[in-house]
Amino acid sequence: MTPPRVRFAPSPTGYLHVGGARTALFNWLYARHTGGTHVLRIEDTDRERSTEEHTRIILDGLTWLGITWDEGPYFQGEYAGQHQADAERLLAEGKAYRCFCTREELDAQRVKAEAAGVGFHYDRRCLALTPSEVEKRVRAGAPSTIRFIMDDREITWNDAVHGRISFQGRDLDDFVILRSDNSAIYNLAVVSDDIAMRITHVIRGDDHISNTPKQIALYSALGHEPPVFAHVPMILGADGKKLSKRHGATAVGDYQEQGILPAAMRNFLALMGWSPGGDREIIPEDEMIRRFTLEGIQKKPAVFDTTKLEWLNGQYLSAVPVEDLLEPVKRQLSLMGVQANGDLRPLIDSVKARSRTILHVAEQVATRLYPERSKPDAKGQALILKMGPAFVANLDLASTALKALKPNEWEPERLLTTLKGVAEANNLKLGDVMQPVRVALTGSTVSEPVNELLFVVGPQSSIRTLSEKAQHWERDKNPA
RNA sequence: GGCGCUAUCGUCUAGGGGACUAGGACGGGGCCCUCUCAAGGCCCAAACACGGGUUCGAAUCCCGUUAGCGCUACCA
Repeated sequence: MTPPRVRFAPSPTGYLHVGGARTALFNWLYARHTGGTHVLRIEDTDRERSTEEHTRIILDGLTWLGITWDEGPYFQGEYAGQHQADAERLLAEGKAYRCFCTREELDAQRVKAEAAGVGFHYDRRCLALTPSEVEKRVRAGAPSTIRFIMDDREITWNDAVHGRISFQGRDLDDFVILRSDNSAIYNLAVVSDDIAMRITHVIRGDDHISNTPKQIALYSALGHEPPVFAHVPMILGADGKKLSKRHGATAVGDYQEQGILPAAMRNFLALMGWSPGGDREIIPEDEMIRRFTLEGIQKKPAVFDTTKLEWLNGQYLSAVPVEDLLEPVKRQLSLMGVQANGDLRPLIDSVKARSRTILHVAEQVATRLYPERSKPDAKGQALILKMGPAFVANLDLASTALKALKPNEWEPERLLTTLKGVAEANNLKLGDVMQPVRVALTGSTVSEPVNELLFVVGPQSSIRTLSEKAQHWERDKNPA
């Protein structure tokens, strides 16, 4: 069997939607699993809405996700000649006809049909035109479209995800294939291109199911075997409606900005509507490729759950080597306007286990870089109030003990014993010493273990910040 | 309205006629660990839409109902 050829065919009329990204992912996975070819085709036939900017964003998004293509990007606009030739061939062979009905006439019929509560069907009035009449109108310069003749036969196919699907030809319209400006309508363009590109498997969204019988009819009229179709289910918002702008972030770029790792996004997207079977959740790329099949694709739509995405991202964050996080964190810091000199790796390492996104990591790194800038958050303030004078007193005790440490003694083990010593000597619970230090340094009641925190912040910065804050809070009796 | 697709915990899903007392994961609740929070470990609550068949036996197969979604353009 020859290796499959699949394609991802976005239209550059908007950003790379997560649904589109998942379709691309499935195409890519299928190509890699089977040793086939992944073709990228930009469907830019809608001149009104297509932009180069959108094309670039889509390409960037795919690249970010690690989805590659072996051929293309092709631009559908470049194949207009072939589309037109195919339409005219169908016309010449009597499988299509010229239609002179204007948009206004058609709209009027449609409105009338809807008012009557019946589905609109083109009434084929132009099919009745004699060849000489057609000739006459064309010569007179009357604009016309080309309509494809749908016959009444049943059209069925064996969908790779849904199984057998069938439509009755009589329920389908004689649809337009070529506009009056000689540009192709989507259904013709797709079929024409898929034939030209020798596509064997069409993996695309569920919303194309109703286009499929038309396309199969076109394949047959053009004398080609249709490809295998695999219609993957939609992605929905939390309210069960098709995922859209009002659900919040829907573009892949949004998640990149929110600090999601591409590997996590890819893993999450793969699990939306596909399952390898069994209990696997975190699936490395090579395993994903090895286990991917069209049969494993779910029939029902999936709700996009950002909470689970963030959990997954957190898992990747803890597993990924610090080196891989260095660049994204630096990028984020500069976006935040935070100067970051020196080796960030120890900081990232000490903070990443507690983070769900790169954004969290960067924020915490910034705090450790400049602890003096931190302000107590709500829980930090609550702690200050609760402890009262003990807060500053304990801070002083810790501060004094830490100052006595020699520079070479500033390491996690020694820091821990020092603080434990402070607690014991003053008959305090360890937490009563640790928490004020933590809040002074980070503003938060949550962080890595305090001895590690002190270690990564370093002696000068720690001690300076501790005494500054102690003084500040001493003077200002109501710091919260 | 017509046509089509779909239906397992709140969410993502496992399940392919007996292995189902329906499994896992997120989220929720509890406990352990602990200087805090994550992580990790243990435990709890939580689902086969409904009605008919077929069968000795149905979450699994068939039919219907209901609900949701999609399409119904000289958009893609």
